[in-house]
Amino acid sequence: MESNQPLCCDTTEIHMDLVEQVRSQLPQDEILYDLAELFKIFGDSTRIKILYALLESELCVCDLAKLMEVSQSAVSHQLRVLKGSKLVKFRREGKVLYYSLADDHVLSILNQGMDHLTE
Amino acid sequence: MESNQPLCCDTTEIHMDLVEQVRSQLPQDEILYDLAELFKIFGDSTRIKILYALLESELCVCDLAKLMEVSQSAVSHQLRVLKGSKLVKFRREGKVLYYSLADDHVLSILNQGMDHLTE
DNA sequence: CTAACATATGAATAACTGTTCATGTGTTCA
DNA sequence: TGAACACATGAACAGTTATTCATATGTTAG
Repeated sequence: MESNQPLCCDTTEIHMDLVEQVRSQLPQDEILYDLAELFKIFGDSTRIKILYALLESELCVCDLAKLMEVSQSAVSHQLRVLKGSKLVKFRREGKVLYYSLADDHVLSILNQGMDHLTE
Repeated sequence: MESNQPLCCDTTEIHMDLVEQVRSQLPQDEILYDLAELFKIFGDSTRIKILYALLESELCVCDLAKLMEVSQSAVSHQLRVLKGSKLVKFRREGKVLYYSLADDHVLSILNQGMDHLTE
């Protein structure tokens, strides 16, 4: 039994040159990490719904809360995340904060995702 | 003190008509949920890295493990997820499974994300 | 058939994430 | 100045997720 545990491809080193070549083409780890962080934002249905709503119109926090039937606090927490990634912006009018999409990359990203689903 | 806790916009109902109109434009909840699930896949740096690697070349599991310096098991688990979302496919050659991207939506989605980061 | 090996997978654990609850902040109006 | 309100935020809790470890599966060579 005495397993000397061949971790993976220990003997053959199947495609070591290819591995090196591909490695040299990869974006830096930090960039990949940031990219994952960005997609993580889209990976929550509450946030997706907020984004789709803002695609239609600028809305205030309580509009969003009503629209989505979740608490004001939950919406506010998520808007904070979206703000942090520069996906939404807001303007103040008295007590009310009106949120809107920061740019139209949001739409592009959402559309690409939809394309993959509906084919 | 006796808070009757005005949940949110209780009195004014600021933009109730607008809320209804926006609601009617939103995709179905189930679609939004599926879309979030898809983006969740992209929201992990291990999986992002796998996808970028496969963008360069078809690779076997242990190539990927070496390339990314993670365990074979971790790669295998993630490939399972990617397979489940039809983002990668594979072909068998003897004992070795070669993975590749399922289609070029993957590239489109990654590129849109990159665009948002690098502007 | 059996040993070797590439890969898959189930269980367990640690880290992370989203919501709720309670409360704080900033603005308006009287 | 103080009450009312829209919104933000910190702490806590529950649910989710990625990795590791151990082991199982499926294929090849002898």
